[in-house]
Amino acid sequence: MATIADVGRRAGVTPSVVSRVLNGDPSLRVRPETRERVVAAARELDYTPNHAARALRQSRVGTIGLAVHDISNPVYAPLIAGAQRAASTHGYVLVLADVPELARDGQTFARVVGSGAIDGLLLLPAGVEADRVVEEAVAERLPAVVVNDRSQSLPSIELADRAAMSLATDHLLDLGHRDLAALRLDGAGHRARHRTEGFERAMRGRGVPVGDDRVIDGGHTVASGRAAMEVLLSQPLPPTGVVAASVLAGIGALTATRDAGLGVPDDLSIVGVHDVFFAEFLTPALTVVRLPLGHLGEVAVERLVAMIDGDDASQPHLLLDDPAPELVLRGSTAAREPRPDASSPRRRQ
Amino acid sequence: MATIADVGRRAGVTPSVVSRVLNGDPSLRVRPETRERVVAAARELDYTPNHAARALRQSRVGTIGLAVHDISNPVYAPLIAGAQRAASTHGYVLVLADVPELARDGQTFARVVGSGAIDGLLLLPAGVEADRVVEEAVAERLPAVVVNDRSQSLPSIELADRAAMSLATDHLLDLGHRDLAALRLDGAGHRARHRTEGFERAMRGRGVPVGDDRVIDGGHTVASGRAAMEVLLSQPLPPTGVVAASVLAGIGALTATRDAGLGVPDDLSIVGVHDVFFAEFLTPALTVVRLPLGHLGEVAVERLVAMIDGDDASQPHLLLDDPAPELVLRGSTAAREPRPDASSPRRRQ
DNA sequence: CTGAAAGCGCTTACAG
DNA sequence: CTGAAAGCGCTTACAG
Repeated sequence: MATIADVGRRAGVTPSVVSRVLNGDPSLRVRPETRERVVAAARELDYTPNHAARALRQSRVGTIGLAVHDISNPVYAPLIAGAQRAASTHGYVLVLADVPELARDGQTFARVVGSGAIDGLLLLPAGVEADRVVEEAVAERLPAVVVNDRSQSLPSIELADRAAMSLATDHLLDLGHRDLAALRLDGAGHRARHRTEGFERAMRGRGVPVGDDRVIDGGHTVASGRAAMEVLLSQPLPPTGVVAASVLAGIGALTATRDAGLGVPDDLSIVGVHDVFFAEFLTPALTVVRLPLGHLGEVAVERLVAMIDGDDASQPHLLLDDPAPELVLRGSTAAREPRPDASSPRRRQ
Repeated sequence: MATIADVGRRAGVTPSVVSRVLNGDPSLRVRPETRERVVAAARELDYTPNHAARALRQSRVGTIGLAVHDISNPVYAPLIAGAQRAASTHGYVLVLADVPELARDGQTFARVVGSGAIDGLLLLPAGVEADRVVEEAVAERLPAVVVNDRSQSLPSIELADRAAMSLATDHLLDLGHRDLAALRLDGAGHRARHRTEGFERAMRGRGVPVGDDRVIDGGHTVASGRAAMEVLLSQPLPPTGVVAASVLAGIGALTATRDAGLGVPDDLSIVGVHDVFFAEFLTPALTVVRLPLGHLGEVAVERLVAMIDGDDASQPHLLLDDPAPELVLRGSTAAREPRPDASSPRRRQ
């Protein structure tokens, strides 16, 4: 690989001049033809600045870490894509890290956080202990932003979780359902709590009572959603509608209902929060409330980049409520008592 | 952040000794108590070696690039997870890069490949032009391995694509189907070709003729699979079984068939290659042939690490056929003429 | 056996 | 206005 010295030799100038020309130093006054010679020499030698040397000199590496619990969780794919896009725009590269692994192995963690290998960290918490470990270890040592939840110790950006859950609940209430259950998110995060509050608020808003045994833990996977739905179906009088705080749990609820020999949406309506690309390929396709995950990823990166650049995080917590949660009508929800007219949405499109 | 000089000062030794103690230099003979003082000082100061400095000195950064076309493609999630696991084991960190972006923006590409920002690159081709651009740019400049396909210019590792497709085809033949169609992968890669060959070979093996219009491009998405299936269904005499080289296309075929008012598997059996975690939640759940994608990710990283360490790639092309392709029986395939006995698999579990 | 010194490739404050 | 020189933090061949 060609170095800056090689370029300088070829162009007949010192390395300083090469560096300044190539980096567009405005305080440099140099003859146009010299400038051209430098640029030409760099091109001819296929010169690329050495990443490590530049990082060492500038104390900035150009990478942003993204700490997630499960890379393959399809729900967060749009968020990761959005973060990637914004990072690229700002000249950063995204590095994926595994939260459980970070929390387990202090060695790895120190290398990531303390070594200057990344300029900042985006953390997607899941409401578990490992998140706290990572949050505390990171605080004061590295620019960091908690994404998709609220944090005590770090700046954070959350989505309109209450509004989303309320929208989903209102949808079922609008369809005439009164006997509703909610599948709560697991974990101890704000996100989990806000989603549940959104359900309760919507119910209260219509003066519909919520039974104690009608808000149960549905987890955030298909399997946990199945299990939760089986509990609801074993109740003396099962609900006629279910609001799932996790779209994956909602899918589990759908398959459990079907396996129990009941019809969706004929016997039970189901709506989930967050869209996932295969929700529309289920039978019936799952009605969901969509939240701007891609936008969240972009905003989070922009905020982190501002922090890296030294712009203070004046606003510690941000609620990203624009664009607003959006109801995506598919086949899993229908009016409680089907009417002869076609106004109730039974099938997508 | 504490530097090696800080640690040396505190322990009363020179930076050289600190470096050697901390890196376990076997050629260093030093009194045990000195060694302990150094270790203690490092711990007290919370010393972490600076990543950039070490990288500059050793010409090795500890990162492996993974170039994919679509991070959110759920089919490759296990591969990425496997690569991540192996990278972590070998002290490397995985950086995701976007092939289309790499190919489009020469600037970005130079920075990634020529700057020493990564020690090696894993490339997952999709059989499109962008792959060739990246492959050529990378050759001779960086240790690189092509994963899940064969390459002319780079070492590569492929899965048993022919065997997988043959297994899927044999499954339908075993069920009594004779009138089969194949949904080909798009793109010009070996993978696409080998899958199609696997279909043709299995058919030939049983002496079953393949109609010219029965091998059509099914692409690698749900949408393209739907479109391809609609073409097959519009044929005068549609097939009774479909082998989809892409599991996503298979899912598209399933929804298209259902939407056309036909029953799966009653009117048409469908089997796909590769599993994807929601294939079992479809109605009916999709029968697939599973290939060891996680293992592929691990093996690819191990091979790349060996190349980075200077071990020559003696074996340019590797066919990873262990463990062998495995048929996962679900509900989308059934005997052509349902018999009264229960031996034909109609429903999962 | 141990420490001083060079050097990885870059940027930039400073002297000429 | 331009160039020489220092220094980012580390590792390691080399002299003592």
